[in-house]
Amino acid sequence: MSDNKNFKLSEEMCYDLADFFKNFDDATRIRIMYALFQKEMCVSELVAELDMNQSAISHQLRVLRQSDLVKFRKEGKTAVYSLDDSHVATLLEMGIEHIRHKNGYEEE
Amino acid sequence: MSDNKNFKLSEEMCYDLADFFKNFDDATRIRIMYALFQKEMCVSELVAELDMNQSAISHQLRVLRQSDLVKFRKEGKTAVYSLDDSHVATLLEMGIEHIRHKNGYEEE
DNA sequence: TGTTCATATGAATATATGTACATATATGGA
DNA sequence: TCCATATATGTACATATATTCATATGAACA
Repeated sequence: MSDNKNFKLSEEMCYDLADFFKNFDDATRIRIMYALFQKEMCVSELVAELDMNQSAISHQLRVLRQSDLVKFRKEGKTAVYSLDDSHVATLLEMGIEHIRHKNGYEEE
Repeated sequence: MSDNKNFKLSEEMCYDLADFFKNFDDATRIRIMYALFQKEMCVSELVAELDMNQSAISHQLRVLRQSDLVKFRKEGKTAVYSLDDSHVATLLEMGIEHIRHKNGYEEE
């Protein structure tokens, strides 16, 4: 697209794009994706890592699943989640890059 | 970050990241950014292009301005807006790439 | 100065959504 | 079978937010 300013972006596609980016508009979901970027984790590990209600985590995992951003496999009673999109890290990076300049995180 | 899984993402930073991505979670804002990606436009041009209420456009432009995603200059009575972030196009591209596979836009 | 045009903004409203609580489902073991 | 553990899900509620309407601001010009 950066090579082709005539690329057509339909209105329907804009709604789908917005839905996709909704996955990243919440700090909890970002923390989940970041945690899974480090290593795959089961739900209770995420609950401990983020120090949040198990129900809240499960609800957010469902959101991410429905957008195919995370996948999981069952291992006995536990569900092991991992990232399911190679772009996630790059997207987060670009966001970080942007707010670096704006919010001043360079000093750390 | 994709090279360094030990990169530390603080909780505060996650909130800032979420705030940044909120800019992309709405179809109107995506349409505005996409329009400005083609060429700079004044508010009334955007109103015509998106066929939306002038107030709605102005409100969304303010949101995008506050995140430094668009900039504008005054020319007499009109305000000419343009993109103010080199990552916008790439971010949209990656979103498109993702939903291409998921929602099936490849046939166009 | 008064009028028109372009844009911005405050308030109100409707809708979307994140979280907690309660409960359901499913697996493994005694 | 009974119980404990892990996870999922329906509901309710509080909060966030996109849009519209009304109005304000400010520039150009008669």
